[in-house]
Amino acid sequence: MAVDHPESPTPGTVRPGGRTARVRTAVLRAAEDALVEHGFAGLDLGDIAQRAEVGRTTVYRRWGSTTALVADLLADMAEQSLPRTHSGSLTEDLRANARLVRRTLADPRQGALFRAVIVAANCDAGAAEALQRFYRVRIAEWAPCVAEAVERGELPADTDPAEVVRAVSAPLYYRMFTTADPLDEAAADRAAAAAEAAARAGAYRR
Amino acid sequence: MAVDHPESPTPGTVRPGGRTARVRTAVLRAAEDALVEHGFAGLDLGDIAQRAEVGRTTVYRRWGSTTALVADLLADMAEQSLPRTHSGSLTEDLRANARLVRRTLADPRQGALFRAVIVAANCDAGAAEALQRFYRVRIAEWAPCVAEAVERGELPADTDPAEVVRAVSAPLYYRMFTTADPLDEAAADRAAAAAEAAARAGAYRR
DNA sequence: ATCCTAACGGAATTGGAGTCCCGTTAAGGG
DNA sequence: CCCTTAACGGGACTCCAATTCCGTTAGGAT
Repeated sequence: MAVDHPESPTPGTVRPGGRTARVRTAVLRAAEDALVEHGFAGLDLGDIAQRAEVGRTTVYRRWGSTTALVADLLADMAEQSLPRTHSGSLTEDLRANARLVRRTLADPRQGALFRAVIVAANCDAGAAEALQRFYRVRIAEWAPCVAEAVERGELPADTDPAEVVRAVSAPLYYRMFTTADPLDEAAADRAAAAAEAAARAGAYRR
Repeated sequence: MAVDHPESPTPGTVRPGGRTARVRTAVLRAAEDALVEHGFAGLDLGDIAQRAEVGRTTVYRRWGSTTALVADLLADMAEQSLPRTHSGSLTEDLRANARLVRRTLADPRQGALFRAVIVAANCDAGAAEALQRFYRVRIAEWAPCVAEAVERGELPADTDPAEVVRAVSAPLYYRMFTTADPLDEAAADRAAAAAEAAARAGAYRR
């Protein structure tokens, strides 16, 4: 008897053995599916628990809220970053990045997931921080393409590589949020060309 | 007695007199306040009814859901479109537009409102359509700046004016959603300069 | 191999958002 | 000015997600 178990600091951190890890991945997968199907607003922790074949209580205990669960999912997603291209041409690399982003957002599953995750980030500070971390990782992966172009003398010396990479994604996200137009490859190529032209003109100098 | 009142088609459309109009504006104001304070996720129709000093039933009857209420709010916001500038210079007009967008998103109240409204659009088809309409109005207001620049020969003849205006806003929205950095005036000016450079280079030709 | 306890799971409880009922108020036409 | 009825309002009810309780299972240390 002694003391009545006063809750461990954070469940899953003290004994992260087989079962605990199994539960975490099962729940994250289930959360992903649920987000894709119902979006963030329609998220129900009980439903996720069922999909993961895990007790409702477990989900509530380990994550507590839908936003905390999404934040954890984002941390997980950040670890699976896609490798950048190394074409040696700024034009090609930016276009490859734009097309990758376009494909991701246009894909029914991934697109829905990204929308849901961005919505979650706007509902909770923890999820927002996780989302920022995610994009920092993504941008850092591709920034070297631009940095190398700067070294080759293709772009002004004080060009901010991260800003150029963000400039490629920005119009695609903006389009997804504010219009109903499909995100086609032409839009991706336009985004890449625009970012490159602006960079060459020195619009992204620090 | 005769028939038992079988619900009017849409409340507020048959007798849009003083009281009905008063209720609508009071509820829309209250919804705006609630969105700014709690965001879309924390929206409660009961709370809005109290703020508006209106019966809960009225809000549920006339709007039914939080997303429908936000859609109506967006329709209301679209009517108060801000007039564009007429400086005669593409550079100046784009910068003025960028600064206006920046000021709107950086303002604690307006910024929170825009985030909330975009979140709502990602949770409901009706709200999404209302949001698209809103941006169509906004873009159409500023597109003539670019169209005039095309006529003056400053930009390629087949430049898509709306696309250029969207290119100004896109980086500002992207930054708001994916980073924690403050939206300063330098970011606005950079967005305007980048859009202009890309447009001059012909990146936005149809 | 055994024990201790972190972590899990089923079931009952609760709390509040959304709905319904029915009486009241005030547009708007005559 | 009066009448009809669209629209509003308070309060009771329903239903389901969030929480709590307590017994069970299994990681991992000795």
